[in-house]
Amino acid sequence: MAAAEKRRELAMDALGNPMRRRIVKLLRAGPLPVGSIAAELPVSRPAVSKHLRLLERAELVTFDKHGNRNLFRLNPSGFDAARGWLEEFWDEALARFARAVEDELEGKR
Amino acid sequence: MAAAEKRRELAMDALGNPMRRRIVKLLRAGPLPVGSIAAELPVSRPAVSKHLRLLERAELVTFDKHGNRNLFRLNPSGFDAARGWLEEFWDEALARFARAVEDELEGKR
DNA sequence: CATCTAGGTAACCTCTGGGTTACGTACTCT
DNA sequence: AGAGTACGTAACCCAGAGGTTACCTAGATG
Repeated sequence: MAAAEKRRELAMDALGNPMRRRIVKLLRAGPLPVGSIAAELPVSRPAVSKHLRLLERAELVTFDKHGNRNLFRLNPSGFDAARGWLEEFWDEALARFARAVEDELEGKR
Repeated sequence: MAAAEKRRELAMDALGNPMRRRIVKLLRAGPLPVGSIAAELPVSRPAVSKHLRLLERAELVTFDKHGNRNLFRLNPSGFDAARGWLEEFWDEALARFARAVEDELEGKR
């Protein structure tokens, strides 16, 4: 199904940005409110906010309102998607390579 | 060592672009000259050429001159790097999560 | 209630990444 | 040798990504 493919592309796109990678790295330690994330980074809070929305769409993070704050945490779903892209990609590459080798032998037989 | 980290960042950056992902997907089928790649894509040959240079720096592809043509093929090194990023990332996240759970139990004991 | 804190969003700016065309060069082929 | 092919690179263009400041609302707090 194409939906899975879409999610993988989204995840890869989202992770293809250094600042967003820094954000998710920060979140490894546990859930964080937006402000704390921004405090660790050389960009303003609104910038972080934007990145977080994007990461959310890519299902790489989730958040829940905790009183005043929005607590963001990692969402395994998106990382599975990213890993899925790489693995499917590589499996396919190896399969075709194997087939090529076989065709090669076939030709020489 | 920081060099490995650098390579991973490079690979993730390079794969964070739809057109470059399409290029490497094409290369799964086997080595291809620049022109053939461009023929499959909705962009000009010079554009593809640029992407290929970037992919090469990220060690995602290699090429060798074959007479007139430049034959590009996938380079496992870069893909290992990308996978490395994801895996290290996730392992670390899980480890910290486990530790957090333990601390939690510790506190309740 | 008044104030302070946390954070989303809009409006805006800047710059660079991804694209193009034009051109030069090296190799191939007849 | 001369025409044709494959490619890299330079010069240029421009939309959009990533950043900022300003403002508003919703909870917390005294």
